[in-house]
Amino acid sequence: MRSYGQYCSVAKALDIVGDRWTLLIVRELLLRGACRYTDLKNGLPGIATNLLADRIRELEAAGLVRREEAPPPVATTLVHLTEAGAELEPVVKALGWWGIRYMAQPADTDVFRGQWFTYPVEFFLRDRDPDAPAASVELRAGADSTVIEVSGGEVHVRVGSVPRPDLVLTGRPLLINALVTGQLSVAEVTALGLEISGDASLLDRILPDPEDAYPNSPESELSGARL
Amino acid sequence: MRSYGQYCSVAKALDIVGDRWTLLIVRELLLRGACRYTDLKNGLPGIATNLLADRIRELEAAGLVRREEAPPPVATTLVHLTEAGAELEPVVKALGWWGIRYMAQPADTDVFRGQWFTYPVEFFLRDRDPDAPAASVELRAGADSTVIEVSGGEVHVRVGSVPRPDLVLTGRPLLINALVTGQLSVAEVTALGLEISGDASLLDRILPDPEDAYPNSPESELSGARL
DNA sequence: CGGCATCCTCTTTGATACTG
DNA sequence: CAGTATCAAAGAGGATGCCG
Repeated sequence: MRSYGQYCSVAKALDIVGDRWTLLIVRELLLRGACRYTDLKNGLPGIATNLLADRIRELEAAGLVRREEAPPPVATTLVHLTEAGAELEPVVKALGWWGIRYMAQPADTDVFRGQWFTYPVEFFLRDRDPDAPAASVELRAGADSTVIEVSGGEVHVRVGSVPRPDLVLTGRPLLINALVTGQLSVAEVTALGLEISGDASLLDRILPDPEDAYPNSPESELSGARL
Repeated sequence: MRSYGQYCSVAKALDIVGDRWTLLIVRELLLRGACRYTDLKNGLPGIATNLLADRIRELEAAGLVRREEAPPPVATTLVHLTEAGAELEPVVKALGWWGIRYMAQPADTDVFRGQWFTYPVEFFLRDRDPDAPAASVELRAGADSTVIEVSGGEVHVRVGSVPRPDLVLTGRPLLINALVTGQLSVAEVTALGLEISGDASLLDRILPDPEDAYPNSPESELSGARL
């Protein structure tokens, strides 16, 4: 990227990470940890392969990622964030928080990946019953599934699945997102087609209080979307 | 900007503000408040005029800024952030914080504007003596000057000057920045040519403790730069 | 001046095909 | 799996001109 040529730390930051796709690569590495080239490509639908290769090189040159040969059983090169790269998390989170307002109107051509539930879950879900037994929730949207582990007052997210989840939500990402962020109630998302199977009372434990819910977005806006 | 087409709030945010120059326009409006077209152009050295006009239009269409006819004596149209636009402040601040690491190695062609001292000052300076009388510090670097008002435990920054400042720092932006962020001591910046006139004891009141200082950047790195 | 619009050139991106 | 090669289209940068 051409430098802005300004002696300002915001401009300097954008000199490094302001290129198209760059912060999304960092997002993937933050959400998924070390990634193969192919993992990144899958997590960044729409990127041209040459551009991904370019960006990884640039990030490496800037000291934000490193490539390392993984030992067997992986036996391939993994890209992972350096400390400087990981320190971009507040930037990516701030963008993710600000962008929630746009999640109510997805484009019909938008694609989805399971790891993208991570920030909504981190931002909004809480374990309000720390003494209750550990529990797991599986989110199934599109081809991917995401696991939320609730235990001892903490909530953790990861991609993948779990043998016997206590609760499974299956359906459109938009509905899962609206439920997690508190924009729609359990009754509303159910009416709109979200399938809830298992221990639904777990939702009372983790869903945000009304005052912590994200404002805005009437049901009418949400029902027209494809996702 | 072409949409990333991803149902992820980070990607959605970058769909709106990920274009080149866009976040720097928001930075200027955050730092300076409502701006005329010319103010923005001056605060964004290097931007092409057509691009600035385009970006303002795009920001307006996205609902992040509004244009309003200012009453006399200004008598021109002012661009200011809407609430949604102002909510980008955490994003800009996170970038500004992350980018401080690059302030120790300015490019020889970098330009500077006084309002860009705002975030370093906000991040690092404190009023450690709230009961002391109000005081003002003027920073003079290049053509611009910036005022720091210290009073009642609070520190505020603005562009402009003040009739009789208690303390004036005059010299290279890099040295003022290094002093403010705690990367160099008063003795070091003085040796490197920063002029300090007035009540130097004010610095003890506002400069960060060593444990709050920004790490890194030996004096040797800083002395070679032009700015 | 302030606030743009136009024209032209150069760079970056996106889409696709191909390779070790 | 992990890229490179190619090429058309879009976007950015710079100069200049126009208008109240």
